[in-house]
Amino acid sequence: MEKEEFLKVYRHSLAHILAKAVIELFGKENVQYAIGPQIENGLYYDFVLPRTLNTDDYKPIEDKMHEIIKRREDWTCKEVSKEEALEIFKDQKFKTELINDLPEDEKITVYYTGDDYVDLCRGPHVSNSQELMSVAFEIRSISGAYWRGDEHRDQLQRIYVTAFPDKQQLKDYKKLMREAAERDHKKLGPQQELFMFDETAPGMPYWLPRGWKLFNALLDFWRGIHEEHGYQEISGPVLSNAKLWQTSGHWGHYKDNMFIIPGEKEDESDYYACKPMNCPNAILVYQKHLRSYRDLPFRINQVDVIHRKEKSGELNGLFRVQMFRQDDAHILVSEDQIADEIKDIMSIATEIYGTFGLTYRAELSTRPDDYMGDINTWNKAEADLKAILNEVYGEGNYDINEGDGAFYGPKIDLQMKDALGREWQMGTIQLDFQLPLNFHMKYMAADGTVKQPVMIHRAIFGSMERFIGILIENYKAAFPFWLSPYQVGVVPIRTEHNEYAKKVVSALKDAGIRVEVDYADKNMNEKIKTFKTFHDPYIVVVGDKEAADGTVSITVRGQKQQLHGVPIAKLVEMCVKMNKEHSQELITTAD
RNA sequence: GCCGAUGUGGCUCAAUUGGCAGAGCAGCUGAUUUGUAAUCAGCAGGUUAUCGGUUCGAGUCCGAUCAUCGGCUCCA
Repeated sequence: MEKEEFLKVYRHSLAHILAKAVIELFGKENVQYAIGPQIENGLYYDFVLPRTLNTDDYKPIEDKMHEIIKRREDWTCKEVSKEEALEIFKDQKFKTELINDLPEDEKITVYYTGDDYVDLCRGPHVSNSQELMSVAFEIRSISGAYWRGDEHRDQLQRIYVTAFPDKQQLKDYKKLMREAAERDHKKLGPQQELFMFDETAPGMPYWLPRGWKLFNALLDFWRGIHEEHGYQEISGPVLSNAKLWQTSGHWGHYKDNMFIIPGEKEDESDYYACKPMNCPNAILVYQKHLRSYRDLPFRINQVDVIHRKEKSGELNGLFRVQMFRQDDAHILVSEDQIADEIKDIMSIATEIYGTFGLTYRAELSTRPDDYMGDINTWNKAEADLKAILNEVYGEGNYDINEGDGAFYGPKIDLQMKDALGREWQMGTIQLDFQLPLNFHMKYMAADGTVKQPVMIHRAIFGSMERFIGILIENYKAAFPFWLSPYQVGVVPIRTEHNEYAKKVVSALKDAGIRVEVDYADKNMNEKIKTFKTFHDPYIVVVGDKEAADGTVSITVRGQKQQLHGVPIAKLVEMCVKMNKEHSQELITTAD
């Protein structure tokens, strides 16, 4: 059996053991058991129970599971008719619903573990509980979940179990989780003085001086690339009258997610709302003039603050906020320009992600049932996108989510993998046939007719905030030189070296290097310690020797050995080089 | 919004069955003048998230609210 297959079988089998344990602990008549699939790193099972579970329940359930496994019961699979299945699960509402939803011709199988526990299941499973003896598992958490993921249906209690083939692998996994917790941007961000939150503005980050330096370094990089690709940056109002959102359709479809400010009049026509998206700004700028086919592709980028009201409980550090900046762009193209434009966006994405050493995967989402517009336009657009994806990544090297596109057009999402192998949805490229229609956008075609452009919405980072959150975790707050809030920390050994230190600082500043210095009358070790806790890539120490021969001593982050006797000009040269090349690695020699 | 948990100086954490809110780091003041991760001494800092209740007495018990965390749903 393949390793993956094996994992599937025993994790899924363990889910049955979990259900059996819960049933034995609470009594069969008191438990409604729903579904229990295997997931990455383990499994879960959903229940309705007579009381709420808490952490004190972990141990008894785990013990019971071990006890059941030790019984070495046989697992038997039985094919049954629909009637038989309904009879077996007559007291189980979720199982009954599942059975009733099965297609008429579907083979129904049930699995018995011992004589008393039976579950509706396709299998496959172990043939005897004995096979699970060496499996290492533990309850990870208990949380709420909805039956079939629908918030209007039964609320269930979900028990998550982490499970691996042996103790060592479980241990390794837990170590990885601990490491992930250490990298948590919610902890590192405030600690490193990058950002903070205040309860008066939930989900709306304050960027602190250090964080804002990083933010701007990232933005400068992004702006440089977009300028080369022919984008023009704009900025628009945060607040606009409801009228704008009525035209765009947001008032109808997105109102619940908007922060709305009532006007003096009761009338909705006097209402204003914070923008949840930038698209209307770009559209109004486009419409300022009558556009010609010669203006296309018309590329507008902007990083304005946008606000989206989220339900409480959905916020999560920088990953899910209520105020953020998308690295947004809107491009108006003619239909025959779509393919080339998407390819250009892909090349931007590759360039940007590559700078961070991040690999990514593309996902195409196609026409949903409630699509709008002309089906021929849809078909052509989807065919175009597929052709591009085939060309760029090769057939089969990207995923397709059928019917998952927006109602206004198909989209490509870009998923990134970070240092710990976790995936994040970041970039998105969406075709939009709807907004140009709502706003009556047009351009003069070469043949003298008036045509409607297609709109492309796209973002590479997704949101600056979320992306920086990922960067913090990816780099554990020890950023590449070009991104570091402060790039060089200067330490004069004694106050009498402050004069010389000033020379070093101004040489670096003149070259555009972000430098901090501690002139205070205190132990040099304290100064070094502070800069080290902030992960400054270079710490430069100057004392008698350096002042005498016009050099510095550099401590490179992560290196034990210092670089002594480096001329100031050489230090500047090294720093400038790393900035210019956006290098991932620090230069560790002055040769 | 739903299920569960958490909330004590700027930070990390103490405070026995309900019985005087403490410490380290950071900060400030002074001394020390230092060659690669914490020099020494002193001082100051809290309406225990907020509001209400029980009690002779609440950080501790009860209720509500707010915020945060782990999930569900949603999403960049």
